[in-house]
Amino acid sequence: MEKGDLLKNIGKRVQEIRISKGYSQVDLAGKIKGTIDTTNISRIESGRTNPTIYTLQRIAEALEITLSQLLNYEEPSS
Amino acid sequence: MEKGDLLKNIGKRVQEIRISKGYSQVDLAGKIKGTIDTTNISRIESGRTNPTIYTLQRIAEALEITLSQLLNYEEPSS
DNA sequence: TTTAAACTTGCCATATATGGCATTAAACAA
DNA sequence: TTGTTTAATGCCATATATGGCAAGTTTAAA
Repeated sequence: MEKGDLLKNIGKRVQEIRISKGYSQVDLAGKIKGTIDTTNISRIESGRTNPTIYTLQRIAEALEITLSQLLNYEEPSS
Repeated sequence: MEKGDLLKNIGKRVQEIRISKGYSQVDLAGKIKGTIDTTNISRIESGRTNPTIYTLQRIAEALEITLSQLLNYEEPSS
């Protein structure tokens, strides 16, 4: 898969799950361990940055799913 | 999960799968789309770096598994 | 032992992820 | 309308991921 498509897919998935849980980007940032800027969440959701695995892991944790589930956008989720 | 543990777990998983397929680090680097240095593969396998998702996706592709499968180290793989 | 392959690690340069702030815009409510 | 919330984006500074090379180490085979 192309890099751009990968990043867009992941971004969409983060946004979908965040919204399904009723969180704003500010809410999500507040739930994340350590510090994360809403600017960065916005960049990730729009596929404009290539996040590190640790950043994605903290996002997954805040969304109460596993990293594997967060990245499981290509196949049925179970 | 702590950052250090996360990176070590992912590194071990990459190494396990790479070895199970009979690849050396040089072999793996050669199978990866674009360029990746064996130095970087070594750093990832030992948990000394915090790789970007695109780097991990290219590694997963070269290992013929999905990203989700690569990061699915906490649960049974299928 | 010697030799070679495989891997690690230290260093440097470059690219970029991230934090942080300000601005802009859109959506929505009062 | 005005004010608030939400999100996107441009900019800057810092931290670090990555590529690349060299040197060192480990492993294994001859």
